[in-house]
Amino acid sequence: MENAQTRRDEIIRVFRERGYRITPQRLAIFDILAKSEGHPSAEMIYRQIKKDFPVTSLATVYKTIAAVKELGEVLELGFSDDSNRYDGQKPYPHPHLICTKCKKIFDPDLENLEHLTEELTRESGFKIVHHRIDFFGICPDCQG
Amino acid sequence: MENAQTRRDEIIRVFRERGYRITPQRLAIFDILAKSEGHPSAEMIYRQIKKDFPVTSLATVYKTIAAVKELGEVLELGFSDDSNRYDGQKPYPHPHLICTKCKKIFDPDLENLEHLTEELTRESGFKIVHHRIDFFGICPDCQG
DNA sequence: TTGGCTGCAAATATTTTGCACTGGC
DNA sequence: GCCAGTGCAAAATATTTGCAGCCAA
Repeated sequence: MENAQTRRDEIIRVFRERGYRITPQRLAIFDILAKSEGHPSAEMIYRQIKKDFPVTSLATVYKTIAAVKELGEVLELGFSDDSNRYDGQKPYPHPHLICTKCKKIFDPDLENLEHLTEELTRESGFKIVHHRIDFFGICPDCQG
Repeated sequence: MENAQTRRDEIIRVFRERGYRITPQRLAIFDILAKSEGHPSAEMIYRQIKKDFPVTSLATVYKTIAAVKELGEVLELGFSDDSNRYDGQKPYPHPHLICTKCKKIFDPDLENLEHLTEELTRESGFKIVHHRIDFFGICPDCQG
């Protein structure tokens, strides 16, 4: 969590660079995205922000996320049967480990992923641009 | 494609086994799912079926897909920003290779996937149940 | 000062559901 | 003949958009 502050500042920097305005609502969203504890959904970000800014709209949350996404500073994890989740701490593609019981999303380190991508490029002839890798299961805490 | 017939018969068998009725609409949907050429969406299946059964509803397509899914005979690939795609030929989780240009979806064979899952189970303590692995890129045909 | 940002409400898109009628078994 | 399956339309869900007023730069 020590780089949450750094991430927030980086997002602010990129926004300024593009001439986008910094508003209190946006700052609040940046804060949450920089931490991305548990990989929040737009709705979760909205509820979190309402604590400090009672008058805020979900539309603004979505619009801000869209802007952050456009600048490549957040990774969107879309789920067809649920709301999208966001990761503003590691805004680049990486594997996720999702507990289907408590809904928490974890970031495992997988050394073998590189081999997999290599194998794929070699055998398919595709020019791989990005990926989406999710493993679903029960986390240690929920196995009791 | 030689096992499309076999897949269709298997789906019919499972439906009968569960006491589900076999209707012309369902047979038409089974046919398309058994082939799953290009991994069709509900809408694509619907349009395909309309050729032979002009009076058919999209709701029936969705309801039938739901039933096939419930019986574990089709894999649903949900995309948050697009319609779901289906694979009734290989109804179990497997990696996909998606061309972002022509939208075709391929099924690569990846030997290293097993190692990845092992590594993950070992290091996370999760009980992995299923996965969703998509690689996005440009296919050989679209690279010209 | 001013045009981008906000909040509200309405629109969109995909999938699901309620219900009366129909047809598979 | 019975009741699951069908088609239609309306509902549900998540996200996007139009617009009038506001405020960051």
